[in-house]
Amino acid sequence: MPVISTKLRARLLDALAHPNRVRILEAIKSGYTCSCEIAPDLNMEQSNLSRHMKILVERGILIPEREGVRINYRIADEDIFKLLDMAGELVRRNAERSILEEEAG
Amino acid sequence: MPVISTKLRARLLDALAHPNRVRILEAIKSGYTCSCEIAPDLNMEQSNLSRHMKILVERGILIPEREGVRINYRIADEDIFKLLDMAGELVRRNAERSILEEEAG
DNA sequence: TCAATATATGAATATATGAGAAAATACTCA
DNA sequence: TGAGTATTTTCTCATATATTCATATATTGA
Repeated sequence: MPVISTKLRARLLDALAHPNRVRILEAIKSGYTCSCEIAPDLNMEQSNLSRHMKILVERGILIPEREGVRINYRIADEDIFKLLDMAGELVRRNAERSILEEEAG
Repeated sequence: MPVISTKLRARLLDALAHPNRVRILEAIKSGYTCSCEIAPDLNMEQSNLSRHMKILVERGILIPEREGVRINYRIADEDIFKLLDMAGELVRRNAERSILEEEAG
């Protein structure tokens, strides 16, 4: 199995390392397919959303498919959600640890 | 099960979103415990390494434990490596997709 | 072709991050 | 306590990123 460079992995993670981009992926998970739907839902400027979308596409996380004037985005690899879930799980456990440490002094 | 905020998840991912921090975690995985060993191994400035270590500690990924002059760092939650592995896997699959697309035209 | 809608981009600004150098701090041991 | 080592902090510069506004581009259908 080839080793994936730290640079490429960091680049993927970096694509996810912004609250708005996590929100965008969740919006898509919940059924939205085009940024014309996502922008009002997330209350983001269209231009700003467009730039975040570009990043997600560039890094291979989303695949754009034009349908008339709109562009539908689909998840390139559904396992990206496993990664996001895992991040949530790690945050949760970390919070628990912090609480335990506080109690222990 | 409580929902973990996009912000916190992005913050965790952001901690991993730098090649050097991925390298640091790999160095620790491979057995290094203190930054005095990691700095020369990764050929990083000590002060620079220190700041990256701080980020990893702040975000709950590493736990520092002083042992005399040195500070040993241990992984707070080994599942962080699952997340890193998954990132590698996603990058790998993405690369394969790109190649297939090229071939398909 | 023109209007309407969706998306992309250039420019400007604010903020964040990364890095190195030097100084400060913390610890151990003689 | 003083020397030596490990680590952190502070300062500063350069670069990267995020955001908004205004404008440009692309697509469809009348």
